[in-house]
Amino acid sequence: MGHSVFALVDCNNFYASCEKLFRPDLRCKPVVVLSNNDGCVVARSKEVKALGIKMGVPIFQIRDEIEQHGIVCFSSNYALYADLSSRVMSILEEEAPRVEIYSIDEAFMDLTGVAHTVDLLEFGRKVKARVDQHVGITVGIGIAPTKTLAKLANHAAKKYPATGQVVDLMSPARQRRLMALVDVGDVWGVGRRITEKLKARGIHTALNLADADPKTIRREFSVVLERTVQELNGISCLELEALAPTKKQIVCSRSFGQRITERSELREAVAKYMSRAAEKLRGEKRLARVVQVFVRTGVFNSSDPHYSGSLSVELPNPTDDTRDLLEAADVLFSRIYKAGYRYAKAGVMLTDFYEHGTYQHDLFRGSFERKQSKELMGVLDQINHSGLGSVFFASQGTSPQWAMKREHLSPAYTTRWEELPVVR
DNA sequence: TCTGGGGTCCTAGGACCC
DNA sequence: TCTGGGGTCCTAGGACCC
Repeated sequence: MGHSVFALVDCNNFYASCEKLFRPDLRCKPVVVLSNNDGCVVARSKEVKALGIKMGVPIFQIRDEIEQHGIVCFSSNYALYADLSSRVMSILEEEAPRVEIYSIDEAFMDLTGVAHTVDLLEFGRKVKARVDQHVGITVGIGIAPTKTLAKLANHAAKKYPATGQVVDLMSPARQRRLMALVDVGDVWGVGRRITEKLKARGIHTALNLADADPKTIRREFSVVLERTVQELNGISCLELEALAPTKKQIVCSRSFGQRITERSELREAVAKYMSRAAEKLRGEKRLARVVQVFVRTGVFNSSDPHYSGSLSVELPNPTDDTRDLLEAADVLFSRIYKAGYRYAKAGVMLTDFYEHGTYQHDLFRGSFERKQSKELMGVLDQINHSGLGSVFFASQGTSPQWAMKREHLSPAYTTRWEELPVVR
């Protein structure tokens, strides 16, 4: 309590930087990474940001800019990003006793214990240099007494090159000076809607928000925003969570490469997502009791008739067996499917999780657990993770027409032997 | 023609109970 | 016509994050 110190480490333009890492020829070239199906821009190199291309824009809207500026496009290569991320994170874990991996490209470090033994700015510079040297990814670092202020410090580290991308924001006077320059919408936890409401009340900067009355904010907004106000004032409300909390839900959903009109194809897609969700569930070492399936048409094209169907079911007993889950998903699917629509997306969700061995089986229905379920699922996961091949259920189909579009995929430089980069 | 995916937390309102 | 007070649990929806 009292004197926490957090560092927020954030990789610059992470996905775009990962792609550039293995393509030195692209060093100063504009690069974007696209979402699944090559739909929207999800990461931009600094050259692309400078061109004013916004995050999340559909690729078809910027065809001209791509052509004109020679922007290089990549499909998302998640395996590559995850691998480089874990390399960055292991370095951070060597440098601090406790690290919270907040997302694929961000982590909070707990510097509470070391703060009085080292110079924080120097410490930050050292961490940055180590990541740069060992992984080749550039990071920005913000250091402050609360997570929200550390985020703000990180924001400043990126915005002002003179900082060398490391900012120590422990001093309250510096906090106030910076907050006066930051738009309230750039504060962590303040999204578009709340920004609008705040500005209507005359709160325009982070400093305005810090100086607002917490009780009023709670009444007119929420306890969440009240916490933000406290955090901006150096009162730490958000703890560092070094142990990843177990998931409460698992979602697998995808937009299709092309619209689906065939029932059998849509059914295969649902089965495929269900199998993936079951794998994730076993990875979490949990059993799920509630299964949900949804299908829907596109939401952007208004000329096609819209339909969105979703249904969930509570299983008699929690399970992690792909066969049980597929069975449930199929029943739900047949109840929500309607012929005659052009489907754009489908997905499944698992919720209501239990640990193995803690669930009290229904006395009257008894335990229907399949024989050797654990063994079969174990072998299934093992084969699929070995890289030797893949085993799956027939209901998923073998040559989906609905597979994702990934026309600009980079090689798996770090995760497949055949695709290792070669230095000549 | 073409617009991502996967999470969390909070709140309001309804159902139900005593 | 007028019709209490308090609690729990669940769900849907909204807001946010990366």
